Amino acid sequence: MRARDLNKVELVKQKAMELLVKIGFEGFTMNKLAKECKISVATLYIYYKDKDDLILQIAMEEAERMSDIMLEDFDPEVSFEVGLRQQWKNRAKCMLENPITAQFLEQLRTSTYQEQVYGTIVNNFKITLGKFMTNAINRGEINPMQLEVYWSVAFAPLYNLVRFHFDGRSIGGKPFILTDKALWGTFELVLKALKK
Amino acid sequence: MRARDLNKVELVKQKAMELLVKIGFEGFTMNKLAKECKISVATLYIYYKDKDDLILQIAMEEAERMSDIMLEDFDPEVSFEVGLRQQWKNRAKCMLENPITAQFLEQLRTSTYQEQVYGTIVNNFKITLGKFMTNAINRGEINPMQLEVYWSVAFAPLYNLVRFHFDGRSIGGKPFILTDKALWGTFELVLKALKK
DNA sequence: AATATAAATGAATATTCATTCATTTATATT
DNA sequence: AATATAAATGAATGAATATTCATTTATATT
Repeated sequence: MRARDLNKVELVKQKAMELLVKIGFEGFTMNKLAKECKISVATLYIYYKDKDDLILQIAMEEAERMSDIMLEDFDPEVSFEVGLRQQWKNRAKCMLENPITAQFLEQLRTSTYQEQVYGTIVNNFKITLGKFMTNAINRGEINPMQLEVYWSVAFAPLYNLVRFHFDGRSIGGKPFILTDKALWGTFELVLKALKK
Repeated sequence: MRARDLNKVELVKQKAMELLVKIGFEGFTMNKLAKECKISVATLYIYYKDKDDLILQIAMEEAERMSDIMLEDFDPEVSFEVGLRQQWKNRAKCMLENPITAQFLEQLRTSTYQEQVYGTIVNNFKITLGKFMTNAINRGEINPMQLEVYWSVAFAPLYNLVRFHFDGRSIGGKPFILTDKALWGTFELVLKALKK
């Protein structure tokens, strides 16, 4: 029995995400992916049933991996400020250390694959974060508000900074680099918005 | 001379955006678009040079139209709070009244078309907003910070709420509707974050 | 070392898709 | 009303693209 080459499987996954981020869904094909990996297209069909399956499986695995990283060292029982700071730390680290995956998952959000990925995997993630927020409200650390409002104020600025960082191109002319100073400066603003 | 049917041209534009939002770049084809419009594919090639041209032209027109709406009644010389409030009003109205266009333009952001659209059209928009922010800093209404930080805190929460609204699916189980209460409640939080 | 088994492949195949073409149709101008 | 002109069309055409297949290759097990 010949064993499947796990390095090759991993290569396919990496190159698939890279290619999708680089040329978008509108340009992505199985043949291009095979060429990029320097393997036969047929091999892709040993690993995956078809193109949809390839994209979906990779998306699921990566979404799960990323949400695990984002929950590392996170305890929904800690104080609001400590917990939120930990979340910013985890999420920034996670996205900056996994730029391709982060951009790939971002891209999925406006595709037909979104539903299946976000519907299943990200649930545990949502539950933990929901508990954290409910705690903060019950303890009177923040004012009661809808989860969506909270989420939008607490995290959207972070995701947006990361996007600026990846895009390179920014509002002014010069490329934007997300420094620790900018990241934690923004965090303080967000904290000010949410704390009573 | 037979005149071009302008209703048909408009129909093509609408259906193109609808279809792209519905089935993503990965599923969008010229034949599907023609069928959706109940016209011949060949007609599409009278209006547009090719598929890329179709997507790009529609994107450019809509991006310009939307950014005009967002600058209506906006004066970069007014106070920070008044100006920011006006921006939230304009942008929320614009996106909620043009849901398809808003989602279509959002989708472009992670495609290869992004660069051309955002590079050219949105410039005037950026200049006006840049001036507004510089004014606010010079007057001492907000602390000096990078444009990207400012933008991320000032607007990312709004865009995120709108996205929740469009997605229907939210963090909890029940669909999220962006009410005036949620919108302006969030605005107050953002204001608190940015004001000295 | 021989065997069996699945991996991996290069070259098809079949399908989908973008684009074109030969005609027909509508209408503005005369 | 006749003419000219571009719009609009249905049916191709050819190029991409997804997927399969007949072989070959590597390796775990015997």
